Amino acid sequence: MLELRHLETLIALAESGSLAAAASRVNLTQSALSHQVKAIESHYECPLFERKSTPLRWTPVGERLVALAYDITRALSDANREVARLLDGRAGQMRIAVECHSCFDWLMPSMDVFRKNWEEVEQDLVSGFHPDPVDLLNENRADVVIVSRKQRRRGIDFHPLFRYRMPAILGKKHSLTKKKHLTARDFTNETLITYPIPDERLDLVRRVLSPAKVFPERRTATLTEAILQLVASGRGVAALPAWAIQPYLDREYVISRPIGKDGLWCELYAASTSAGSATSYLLDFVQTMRDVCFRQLKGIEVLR
Amino acid sequence: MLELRHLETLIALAESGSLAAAASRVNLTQSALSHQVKAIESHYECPLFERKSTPLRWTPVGERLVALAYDITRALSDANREVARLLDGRAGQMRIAVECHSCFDWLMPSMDVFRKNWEEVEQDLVSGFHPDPVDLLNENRADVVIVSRKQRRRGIDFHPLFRYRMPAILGKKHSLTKKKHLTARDFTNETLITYPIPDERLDLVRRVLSPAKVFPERRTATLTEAILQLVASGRGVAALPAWAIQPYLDREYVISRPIGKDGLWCELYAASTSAGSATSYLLDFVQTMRDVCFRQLKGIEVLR
DNA sequence: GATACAACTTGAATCAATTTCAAGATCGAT
DNA sequence: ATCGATCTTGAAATTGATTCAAGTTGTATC
Repeated sequence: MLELRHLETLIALAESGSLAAAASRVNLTQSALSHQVKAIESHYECPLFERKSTPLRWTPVGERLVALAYDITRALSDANREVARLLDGRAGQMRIAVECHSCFDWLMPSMDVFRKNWEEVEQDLVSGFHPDPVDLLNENRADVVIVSRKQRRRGIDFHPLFRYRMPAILGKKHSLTKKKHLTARDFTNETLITYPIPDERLDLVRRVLSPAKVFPERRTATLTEAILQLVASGRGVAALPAWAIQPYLDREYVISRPIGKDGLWCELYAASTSAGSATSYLLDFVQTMRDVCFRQLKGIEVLR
Repeated sequence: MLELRHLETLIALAESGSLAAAASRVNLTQSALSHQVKAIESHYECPLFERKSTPLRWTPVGERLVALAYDITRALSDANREVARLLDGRAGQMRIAVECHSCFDWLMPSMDVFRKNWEEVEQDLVSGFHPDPVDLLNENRADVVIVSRKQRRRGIDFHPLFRYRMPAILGKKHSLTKKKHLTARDFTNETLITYPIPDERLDLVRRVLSPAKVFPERRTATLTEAILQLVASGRGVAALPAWAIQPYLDREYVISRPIGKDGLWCELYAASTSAGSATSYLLDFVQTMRDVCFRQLKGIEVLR
């Protein structure tokens, strides 16, 4: 019989386009997914999709079952939300602070979804910069903060969102484009363009350059587009989330290269007070962000 | 996490009104259901229903989850049907023959449901009496026959529908009402009123009276109502399906008594040719009959 | 055309989780 | 007060899903 886990697999498959990717998304091995798919196929006695094509090409039956999967997960999450409301009332507020500019790309759509589901919860974006945004939680000036690092702080919970690749971004004619991947030393004589935030929150600096004692020239810009423009015109290099610059890479406006042999992987967490973690709409918002991101950002991975 | 099996359990619970009854309906022990319910309740951290009341009294959360269960099973069976149509076309016919008159009670609603789901399949009721209705299948004059006995016939499949109690029916003042249950010998000096069908298809005669060499006076009537009327007016006794006469028992128009210590249990099967069993709409019709019956007939049990 | 690599498949072994079993608790009815 | 029916509970047993490790297939590269 078809089970919920099969439906989750189908969705992961539909959204990630390969067995391997879907497997990591649902925290299983490819093998497990292969078994699952085979089970479904032998239950319906027909194939679900063509294997050798990316993205997957679904058969009509496969398509119908993917649709079913979406229907059912929607019904499930609606019910869970309603139960949550039944159990702990509906009102409340949701003040969101972000540390990272490009996050707005997916934060806005997430907030839209959330607004539909929790009309009574008042939403707000806490703007401006803060030396340590997590303090906003303790000061009760925000309810959720999106941060790139899990800390050990009492009374604060960090809900994992996802991990993503942060490649170096180079102008099309930059000499470093010849290399397959970059190392800290490659940055020595470059101008590094970053957002205007403290070094300890810039993963490239904190995790790669500082440990290697490399301190390139620096320059800042507030908007992702501005950084890209500077890079494209050869006035420096940068490191940006892969998901934030995919369209520019597709158009070959700039070139990306992995930082380090395995690439630089960064993480994103939603921080809240422990009290906040007990309110169901906050947890639902975290889940909504995950859902939206996995649906619309390519190449991100689950984080625990 | 909530699983499909939990939802099936919730539906069985909602429709049967007790853990024990629901358990037999989903082919599990009460214990298993108890564990399941406890698991759901501890997941949502709230009770689903009050235990000591029949029918179960649901909490708002329980109610919402039952609604979810119906939503999801509907989505599932819609999808399964559509997949079936995708795989083996849509046209066909469905000629139904019944051996037992009272079956129309649930056969009509089942046919209504089926008609909605398979518009292209032409429905027909094969009327009239036949010495052996299963022959209608081989002669290709019917596609499904509802029968009370599983036989060993090559090329014919018997799909179990349900089992049910067949109590004896007595007039309100009949002296046998003093007994807790009746035995074959109690029928010796009675007039037995039956449908006008061969003895080997009357479970009471075949399984109870004949083995005990008891041959009471006989009388026949075609309609259930006619039989009831005769019984009520003291002109004989009968044995009828519990589900068929529930309203008359509730109104105390007649009295029922179990036949034998454990009561007489009868069975109902849908017979089809093996070829027929391969068409998806026929199997769907069988499932529809089961669903409709378990939803609307009280006191019936699963049959394998 | 050989080789390597990536993605997927397969069967056996492991491990987790659900079911059953057996005993005990609770409630109503006689 | 006792019986019977219904449900609960914890531990054992069973089921079945996942992992592991090896094999297959297809694609790219030299």
